[in-house]
Amino acid sequence: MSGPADSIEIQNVVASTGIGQELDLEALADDLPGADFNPDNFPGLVYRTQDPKAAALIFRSGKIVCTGAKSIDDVHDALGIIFDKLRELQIPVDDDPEITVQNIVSSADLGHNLNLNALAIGLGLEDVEYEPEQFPGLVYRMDKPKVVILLFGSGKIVITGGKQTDDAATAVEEIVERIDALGLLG
Amino acid sequence: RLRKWQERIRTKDAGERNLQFALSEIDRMASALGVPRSVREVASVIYRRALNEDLIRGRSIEGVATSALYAACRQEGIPRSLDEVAEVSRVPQKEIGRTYRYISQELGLELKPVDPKQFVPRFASALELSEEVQAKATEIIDVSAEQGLLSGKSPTGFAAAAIYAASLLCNEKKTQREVADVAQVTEVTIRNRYQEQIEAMGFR
DNA sequence: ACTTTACTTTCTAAAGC
DNA sequence: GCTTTAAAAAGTAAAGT
Repeated sequence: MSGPADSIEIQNVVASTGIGQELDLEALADDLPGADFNPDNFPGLVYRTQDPKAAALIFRSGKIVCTGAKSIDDVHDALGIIFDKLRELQIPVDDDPEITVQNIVSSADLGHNLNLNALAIGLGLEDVEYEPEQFPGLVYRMDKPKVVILLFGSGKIVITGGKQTDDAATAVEEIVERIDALGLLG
Repeated sequence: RLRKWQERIRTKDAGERNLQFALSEIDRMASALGVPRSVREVASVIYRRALNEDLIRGRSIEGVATSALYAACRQEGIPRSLDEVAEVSRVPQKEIGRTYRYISQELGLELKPVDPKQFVPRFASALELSEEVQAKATEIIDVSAEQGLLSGKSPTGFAAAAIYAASLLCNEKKTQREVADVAQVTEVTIRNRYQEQIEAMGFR
């Protein structure tokens, strides 16, 4: 039984954490090979890990944003690598910094083409943004779970804004139900 | 007392001047776009509503005025593309689109997606094409939209391709470049939409 | 005409203007 | 509001071969 729920793939996880220690980013930029730091453009230092592939924004306050990871485990692994690197540089890092998942971006396939014009009216113009002159996807804001879904003519969708692992699955279940109720699911 | 009173007059005057500026800008842009007076009036109403609902805070007067005009054109069924509106505005296209989405949402305009057919009369007459070509282009749009080809596609590109196809079918051929110029899309887009539409019509 | 690169949209945290 | 980072979707566009 392969349905839309089985096609869900996490594409990006954004998380935040902090080492509980102020940082000298100028010095860190010199000591961390591959670090990008342009304080004129952005206050954060950018550091990328290769395995798992992720990008971290490190701030003077010691707070860190990790993005680009493909799973929550990868977020922990990537941040673990960064914590170790900082410790190697004699920077005190909290023992087990709390890591908060802020956003999960997933993709899925409904398995049928969608008539976005009909869907815009059916789902309710007040909850929908569909401006094909600007972007080919229909933007649907869902309250429960609180996520934003981008729907495309191909039936492929993107779910973003979720913080729980199962938000995407719940959202897919819900959107399929609503589209089906409108008789717009192939 | 007197100071507070003068301040009130000053803000009232400033607000009045801003409103007059916005309305004159709507008028200027509407003229440049060649839209009828009724559309300018609808745009003015939308702008005043945005003003009353305090939607202008944090946004430029010109941006809201331009978006109000863009929305009014759509509401009156004679849409202009964001490209066309941006050409007569001093506000960048990206900001017009963003502001339009915001005021549209806040005022509950609930405008339906732009119908490509609404561009046909204007584009076709700019190309001096006959009523027959216009009717054919309209038919092509209806048939291909019915088959689900419209989802996600730009309305101007969709209309341009249908007009190009219709001009060929009616022996009043216009080049892809000529159609692309009036619709402000690229030849590549016309080519891509044209192929799909011809197939949907059962030609080929 | 073909490919490659890049920009449009959504989300989210971070510090500061 | 902006700045930066990542990722997917599909359309559009421009540059280079």
